[in-house]
Amino acid sequence: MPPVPAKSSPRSASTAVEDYLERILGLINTKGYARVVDIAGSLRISQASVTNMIQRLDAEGLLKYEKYRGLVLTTAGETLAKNITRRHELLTDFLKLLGLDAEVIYHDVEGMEHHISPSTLRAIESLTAQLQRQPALLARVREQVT
Amino acid sequence: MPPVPAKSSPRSASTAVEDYLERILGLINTKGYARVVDIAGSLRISQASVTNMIQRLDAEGLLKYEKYRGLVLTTAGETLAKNITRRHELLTDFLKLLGLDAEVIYHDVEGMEHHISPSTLRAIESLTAQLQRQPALLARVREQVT
DNA sequence: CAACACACTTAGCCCAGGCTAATATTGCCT
DNA sequence: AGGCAATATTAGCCTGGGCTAAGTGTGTTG
Ligand SMILES: [Mn+2]
Ligand SMILES: [Mn+2]
Ligand SMILES: [Mn+2]
Ligand SMILES: [Mn+2]
Repeated sequence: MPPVPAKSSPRSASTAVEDYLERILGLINTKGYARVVDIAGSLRISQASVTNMIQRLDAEGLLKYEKYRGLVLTTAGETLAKNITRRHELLTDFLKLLGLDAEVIYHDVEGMEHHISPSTLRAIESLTAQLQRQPALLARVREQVT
Repeated sequence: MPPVPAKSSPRSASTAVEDYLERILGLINTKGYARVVDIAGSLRISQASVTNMIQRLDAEGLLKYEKYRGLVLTTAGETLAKNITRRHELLTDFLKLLGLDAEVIYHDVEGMEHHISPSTLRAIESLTAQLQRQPALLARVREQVT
């Protein structure tokens, strides 16, 4: 058991930031916009906290915000948002294949998605594709799970 | 995209608590004991922070601590420690199968391990066993990854 | 048995990311 | 236009989990 590696550069975005961006993009894609009240309701966080975070994301250049008016993602913000969304979707597809319960999948994915490196993502992506051709193998897995 | 589910009961242990317990058990298993200075060095955290956390874990009944003397895990603490260790090992085995780099595996596992429900654990366990019988499939996955 | 190094604890601080209560702005409806 | 409900912001607070600096124990060794 080697020691934890020295922590490198502060890593891209915190899990909170990723969760906000993911929600904001989701809201924009389904309603056309993302207001403070929508984000708060959707994330089950107080409006005050959302306002706070939005101002931070604006300061960090991930979105453009005009007080009382609304927000749009910047290119940087949209890139991050699409990125976390991909991780979420891919993990969900993978766990669905294993026959897990939807609530369990959601819970686990919402946590795991923040810790998947690009190469791990590619590996699971590839594995998912391969597994789709293996119904017998999947059946055996699902049997164990239930 | 449904809203985040209402947060249920505060869930067992925080990721920090799990990481401490995992390390403590690891140290006990390899050196026979876990002192503040060992935990701090191994986790790359200051001794002061370790003392602090250890006192919390004592208060929560996860270990018994005597100031300046040492600590032992309680049954509850040992159970949690073995549990997180199992998740760590299983995830590591799984990702190894996919041909990922050891550092990447360590990094990702260290984060993901805190977000794996029991049923997801069983599913990945079963999948890992099945995949071991599928060298051709694994070869195709590894090809994509590298 | 004294002194010193090392281990440990305490005190006081910081930041992320939540919260509530109070206040401000908007926009719609009469 | 004026008023009201909904929305948003600000102020002030809290907890978890880090940190450093300063002080306290302990055990080895001359
Ligand atoms: Mn998430
Ligand atoms: Mn997600
Ligand atoms: Mn961990
Ligand atoms: Mn671990």
